[in-house]
Amino acid sequence: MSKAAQTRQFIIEKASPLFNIKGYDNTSLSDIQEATGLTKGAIYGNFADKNELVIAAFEYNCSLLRLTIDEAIASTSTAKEALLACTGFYAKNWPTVFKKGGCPMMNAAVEADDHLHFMRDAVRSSMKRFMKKIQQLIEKGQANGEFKKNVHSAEYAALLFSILEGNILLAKIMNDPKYLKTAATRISRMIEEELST
Amino acid sequence: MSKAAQTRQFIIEKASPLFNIKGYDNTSLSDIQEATGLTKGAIYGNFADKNELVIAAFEYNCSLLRLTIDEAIASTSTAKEALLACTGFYAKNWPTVFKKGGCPMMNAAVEADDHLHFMRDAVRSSMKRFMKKIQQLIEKGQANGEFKKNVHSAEYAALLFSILEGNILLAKIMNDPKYLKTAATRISRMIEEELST
DNA sequence: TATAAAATATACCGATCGGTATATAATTAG
DNA sequence: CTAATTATATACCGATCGGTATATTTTATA
Repeated sequence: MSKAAQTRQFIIEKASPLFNIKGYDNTSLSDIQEATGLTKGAIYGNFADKNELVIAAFEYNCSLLRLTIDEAIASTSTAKEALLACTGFYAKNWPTVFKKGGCPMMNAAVEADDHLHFMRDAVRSSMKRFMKKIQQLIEKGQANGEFKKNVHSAEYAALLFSILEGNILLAKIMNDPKYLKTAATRISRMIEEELST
Repeated sequence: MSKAAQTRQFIIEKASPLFNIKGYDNTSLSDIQEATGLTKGAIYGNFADKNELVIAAFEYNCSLLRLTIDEAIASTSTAKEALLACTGFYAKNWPTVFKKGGCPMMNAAVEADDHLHFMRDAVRSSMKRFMKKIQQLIEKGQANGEFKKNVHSAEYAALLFSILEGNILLAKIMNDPKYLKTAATRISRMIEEELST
């Protein structure tokens, strides 16, 4: 990796938590200078403008989330366990996630809708990818006989995702993880009663 | 109402949709000047600072929402109908709500968590008030025998609220109301299978 | 090790932000 | 109708924003 590529990655890694905590718009170039110890020269030498860095940081935040969830899934054997690991991730890791600013997709979605329209597509893609992962876990269970086959996997994945996101919103603003426990309990129940054969 | 009080109200009414659509931080004083046709003199003569206007506008946005939902509830007779009217509001009025920037509580919550910390308490209060309304509808049904008494009304209200919010998030960023239909269907089912006697 | 090239730092730019002091206009009270 | 008061407009302020041109340093090459 070239020096520039290293610096680029370094900037992304230092800036991405800032963006998720303070907001993408509200995080300024000077914030990033402070967090990286670099100057504008280094930043603008590696990114055309702030928007490019915003997108890169958002993608990085999402990739970190995926990585952690994939790890949790990897240590499961059944589709049901995998689905629970995926949907229970936030409840289980709340203190960490909370400190890091919550769900990057939700945070970015609100800003993208408000005024950072250039990142809309990126947010949509990440959300779709996340839901697709849930969907595939459902379909895996349907294929191996764990889950009922009459459930619309994509629709059901979206439903689970939205329950998760809604409770993250509540848990974060109220600073109370009890909402995530409610979500986890609800999703467990849905898997048990509606999905499992 | 004095002239100043009229102007104050006028500013709130003109600024509040801007705040909900563009974001509270991203909406500038000059945006508000343009929307009201007034100058800074009139604005700062009626509000100590932008934060005070932000709070007032947020409260106004929430009060408008409550008003519309209360109307929908008023034309129902049973607790079940009222609950459906309340939770189905977004699905039913999506085009309007979407054009007005979506759910004011969610929008404000993300900004309050990010950097507009001064509006956190206001957002929390509004959310609690909204959930309380749902809770009371559940309790009304429990009192008159429509609903089972073994359901924890407050917890269940929070769950319904979070399902709603999660799907609003999805519907808005994806620009697709199908998610709200899913939410409405799901909530109907929950009322039917878990609440109704 | 000298030199070309790449990477980073520095100093600056115009635009816009929220906010304020003051002048002007509109309203109200005597 | 006039004077006092209230309400609004105007002109300005310092701070900060994202961004850029250029100088300097670091890195890689010969």
